[in-house]
Amino acid sequence: MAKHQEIQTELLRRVTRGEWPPGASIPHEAALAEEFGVTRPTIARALRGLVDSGLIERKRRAGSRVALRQSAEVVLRIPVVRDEIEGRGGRYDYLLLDRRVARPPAVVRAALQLPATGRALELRCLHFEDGRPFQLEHRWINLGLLPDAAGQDFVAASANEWLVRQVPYTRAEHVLRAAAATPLEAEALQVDPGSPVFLIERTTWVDDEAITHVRLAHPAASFRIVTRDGR
Amino acid sequence: MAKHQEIQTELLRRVTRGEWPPGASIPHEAALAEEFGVTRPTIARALRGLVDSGLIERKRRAGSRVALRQSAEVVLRIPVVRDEIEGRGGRYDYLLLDRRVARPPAVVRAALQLPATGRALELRCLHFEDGRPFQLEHRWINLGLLPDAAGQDFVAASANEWLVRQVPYTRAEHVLRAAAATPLEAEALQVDPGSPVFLIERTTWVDDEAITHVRLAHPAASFRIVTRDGR
DNA sequence: GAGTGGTCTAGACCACTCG
DNA sequence: GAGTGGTCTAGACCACTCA
Repeated sequence: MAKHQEIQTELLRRVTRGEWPPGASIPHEAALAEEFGVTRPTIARALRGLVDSGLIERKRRAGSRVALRQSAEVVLRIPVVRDEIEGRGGRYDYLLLDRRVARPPAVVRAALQLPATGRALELRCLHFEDGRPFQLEHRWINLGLLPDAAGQDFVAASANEWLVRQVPYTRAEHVLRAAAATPLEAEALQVDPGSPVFLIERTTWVDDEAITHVRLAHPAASFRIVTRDGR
Repeated sequence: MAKHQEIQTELLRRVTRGEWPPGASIPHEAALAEEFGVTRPTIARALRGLVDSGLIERKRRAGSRVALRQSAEVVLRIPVVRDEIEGRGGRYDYLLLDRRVARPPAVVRAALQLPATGRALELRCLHFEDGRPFQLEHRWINLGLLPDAAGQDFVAASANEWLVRQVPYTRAEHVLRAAAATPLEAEALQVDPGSPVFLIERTTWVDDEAITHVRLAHPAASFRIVTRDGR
């Protein structure tokens, strides 16, 4: 094992064993370098991983401390519906419900940064797992950025699969929330109106131009997101 | 900005803009070092972040390639309720509802890795924003690992604030989902029974021992999670 | 065998921030 | 002002793996 890795493991052990409790300051780099018989950059590298994972906080002049961790940043996989379903051995089906060019509602217009009179390509489609509705997708595509989208019928392949081949996005924003199913969602997802759904709203941009905004609704009973583990 | 960071950003741009498409091989370290006018360790550091995030794959002798499977991972912050509320200028209040030692249900017992007869400290408390219920917390604390918890009353300070001073966690798992409010949740949160709630279930460990399992329920109407920027 | 990545050293300069 | 972390260089050796 690499030295920096061995040192990181040992430092982690000292923290988890309570040798360095939360809030305690730990020796500075020079002292650790001497203790472990390595140079300072090697110690810095060992500490970097602990800082990135939020276990240790460092400040110039003030030194390094074991963090009092109230919260942490966690990494989530926002699943691609087809991969998710096929990944657990399910049968995936796709159905285009609706496709037209229209004026998006204000919320979507803002997300896509369209003018008040702007129009966009609106798509609704359903994704099935083993024949049961799994996800209702309601998407708006910015035709100003992707005029070719108007020529696609999106019957055989979903918009997402087409989009990823057209433009790599440079930025994405996700909003996760719960809501009561709208009548339209309830019908499509075959759940009772007002029953809970899990919503993922994603907007993607290339540089500062919005490509698409999509609302993904899942029946609450059959959907959850689990964090990938920190290490 | 640090050189390695600038270089990483530029390399990321080349990948996301399609200059280096998935599967393409990218110049080796020595070539990049010459191009950017830095030494090889600096290039290595810039690439390390891209490798860690799964964007690039590297093999000795074979060189570096843009990964074929682009993982759609996003980073988000699981907020700390008090920070979140006070951060947007709201008034935060806290109320302990219930506190006892009990046998947890099977789901929690599994999360805490307790034997069938195991007991744990059970807490229920409410967090308010401007006097309105914002989050219902239902927590189980592993007394085997934290016997001192039995001596805390958790009236003035929430369990979370006490816990972070006791032991730093080394691993956490979060499950995010939507559900219909249980009668108990509906009453505490002052919403209609069956109305949607957003649930965060978190288990934290130190090494391989579970510290605590907590279920945080939010009224759907007043809660959402937004991703921190793409990278 | 040779080319590539993986790592480490020794030294250096700088930036930040606390006292 | 001084102590700490943050970073970079120049060079080196090694490990792995492909041809």
